[in-house]
Amino acid sequence: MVRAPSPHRLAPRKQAHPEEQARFESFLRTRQLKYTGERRALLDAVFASKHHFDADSLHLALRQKGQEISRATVYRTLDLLVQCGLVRKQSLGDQHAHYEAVHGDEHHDHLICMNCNRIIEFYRPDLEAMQEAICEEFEFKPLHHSLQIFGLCKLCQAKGVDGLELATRVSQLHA
Amino acid sequence: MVRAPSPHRLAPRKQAHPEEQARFESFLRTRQLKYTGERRALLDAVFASKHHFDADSLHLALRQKGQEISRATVYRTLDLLVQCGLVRKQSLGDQHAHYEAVHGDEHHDHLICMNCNRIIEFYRPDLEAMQEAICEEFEFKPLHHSLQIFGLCKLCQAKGVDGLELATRVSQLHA
DNA sequence: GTTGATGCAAACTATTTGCAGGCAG
DNA sequence: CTGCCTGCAAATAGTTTGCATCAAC
Repeated sequence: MVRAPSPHRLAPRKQAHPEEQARFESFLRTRQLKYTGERRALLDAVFASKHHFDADSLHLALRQKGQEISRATVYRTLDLLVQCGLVRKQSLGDQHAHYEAVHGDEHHDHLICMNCNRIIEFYRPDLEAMQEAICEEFEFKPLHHSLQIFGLCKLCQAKGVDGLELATRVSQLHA
Repeated sequence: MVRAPSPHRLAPRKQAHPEEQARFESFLRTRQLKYTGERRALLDAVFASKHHFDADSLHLALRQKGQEISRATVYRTLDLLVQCGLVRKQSLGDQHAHYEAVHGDEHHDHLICMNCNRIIEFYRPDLEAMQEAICEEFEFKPLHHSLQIFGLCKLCQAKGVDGLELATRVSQLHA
């Protein structure tokens, strides 16, 4: 099934994600947990995927790479990765959780197209600052936040998708 | 149980929520749906509750008022109210949906205390404006949005609740 | 009278958990 | 070896749905 890898090419960082792996290992060690093959595979798969994913598609992706890992373990490991701060868990209007790998300290919010389901990520320091200001005003100590804007992306507007038609679905959103 | 109402005082809008009721009725009529006793009771209960609630507590509240309405009907009717725009459905970090009555066109965002679960609502036009600006930049047509800031409220900070202790739970958030 | 609504229980989806055997440290 | 880990299947939680009966128009 798999083409034999060219032995001539330099192995481009064979160790999939060394930094994340190190962080996960140390996280596990401090809790006397074990770095098993399944956990390694999960970590790799998570950091291989560029954007949002859900538990099921991750499970499927692993299976397609020949990694047989049970759903239960997928959930359990995702949980560890979340606790460890390597993964973020979010609700994006669906009835199931979405996850995304955290690269560095980067944070972003989402524009979600209600027609094609495309998710556009953005980060605006001034928006973050304004949120900080609001929290100060309420003497509220923020630890985390989540902003999602639902609507129509440029392409879907061009396609002439009817905003009103979607208006009904807007209110149905579970977010 | 109920004190006899003073007959001298002007009946302060006896019809629980006339505007909302009218809107719901017309919504139903245009779809050839029926305005049943259950739907009326649900509508009343929803607009009686000041803030956020979930399907189950609504069901319970009705039951305690002597209204026996099945869970299925609660869900079905909430759905109608949402479609009709009288109720908003949201995910506030829990695994179940939250709902809130929509009063007029008012919109607000949430500060959610991770210790006592208190929900503080706020509305900031400048924040909304900034979001609009971001959407324009991406040529994205916003139809709806949701901002939740998780953290510690003033009181819980004073109580000396440990932010770090919560840091773990932060990442667990399903939002 | 029609047609849609309700309650019940069963079905479903996403996720969690108990347990017996397996593997990392 | 010891204790954590895994897969499995059963358990949960929240929500949805099929169906026979009932009520609104």
